[in-house]
Amino acid sequence: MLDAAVKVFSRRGFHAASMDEIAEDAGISKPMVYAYLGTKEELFVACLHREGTRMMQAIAGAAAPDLPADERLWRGLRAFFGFVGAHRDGWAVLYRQARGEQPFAGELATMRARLVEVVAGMLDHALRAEGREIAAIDLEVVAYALVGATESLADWLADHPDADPEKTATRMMNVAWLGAAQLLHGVTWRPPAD
Amino acid sequence: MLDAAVKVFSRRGFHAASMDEIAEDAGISKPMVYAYLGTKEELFVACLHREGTRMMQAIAGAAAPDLPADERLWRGLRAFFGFVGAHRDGWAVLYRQARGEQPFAGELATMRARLVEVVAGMLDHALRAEGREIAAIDLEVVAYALVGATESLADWLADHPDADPEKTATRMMNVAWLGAAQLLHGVTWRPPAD
DNA sequence: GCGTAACCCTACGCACGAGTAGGTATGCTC
DNA sequence: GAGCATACCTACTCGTGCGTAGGGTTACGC
Repeated sequence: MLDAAVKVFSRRGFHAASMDEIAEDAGISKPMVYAYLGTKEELFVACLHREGTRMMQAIAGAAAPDLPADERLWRGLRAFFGFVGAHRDGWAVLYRQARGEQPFAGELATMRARLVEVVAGMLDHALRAEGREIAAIDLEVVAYALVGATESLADWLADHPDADPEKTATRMMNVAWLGAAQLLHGVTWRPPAD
Repeated sequence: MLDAAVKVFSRRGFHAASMDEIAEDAGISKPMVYAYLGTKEELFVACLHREGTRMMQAIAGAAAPDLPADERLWRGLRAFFGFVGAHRDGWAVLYRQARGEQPFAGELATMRARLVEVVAGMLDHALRAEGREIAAIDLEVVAYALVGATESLADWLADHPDADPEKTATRMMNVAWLGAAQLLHGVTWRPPAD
């Protein structure tokens, strides 16, 4: 039943999706949807939660914390793109729909913040291993950029059904890790004085 | 008047925004909004177009095509983050709202594709200058990732009113250019064989 | 056979908001 | 000052869709 909701929400968006359509798609009648899952808002939150936790679990399950940073990043990315490839509708709900709708944006932002924190922690760990340190805010921003780049590629993947998730993950590593590794080695870019 | 519309759309989203509220915020009555700008949908498209072209102009004006790639990237990024910092509402409409709403997503995707193409062109140009070449699709994906990372940081900026756009642009360069420069020099990352 | 309980449906009330009809004030022409 | 045009408003219609009331059907106990 949640599957039907996710499907409809992903295609129509929260407001444009009608409970009638969701009910019809699920093969039951509207009062049943209300009986089992409450109001439209609660239904959407339920979708959000399910897809969100599924995704986080997929990533956490793949990126064991005792691996070296590049290995963790690679596995996490692979799991993430794999998830998006297999749950395109769920991803669309999370990324495209929930973002703009006021009541849910916070919910999503929290989840995203957790992800950013994990990435930032990974970078920090790797940095300390190299005997370096960066201001926490810089780390957070870099992590933010990496997460954003990844989400963007995921979106690209969602729109290209025949693309290979694994290959996309490799491409992402090429952009992300090469840059991050430079940073870890103390190489930085400075603006030209103009 | 468009300012009022952008403001309301950015806070509420397309569906939740009421024409009454937009009219009130603009200091006029609803029939006037209809007289000047047509239906709600047309109004939204008008907002989208204005903010979109403003943004593209800001970027295009800063990143002259005869500069070296890193300089172009830097100036483009600076202009972009400057724009977002100055038009947070407009950015929210473009990035958070228009994306999920079916009738407008295409419009936006086109604009985004232009941006990706510009970035990809830039990378390609720099690559040829180094005597190298990469498959077009790889270039596009890398460009996509860079644009995504930038958008993500822009979003971060929009949520942190006291953050400095220029500094954010510098941070973005650190992530993007260091990685891209590696790629340009032929360094690539390969997945471990497991 | 009749009560009853679990289950699910059709069909509705009601609120909200897009778009409009018709009226009012202000200024301009002759 | 009468006629007219422009600019704007208040107050309405009407469609849409959320949430629910009340009724039908099946299965089981007695």
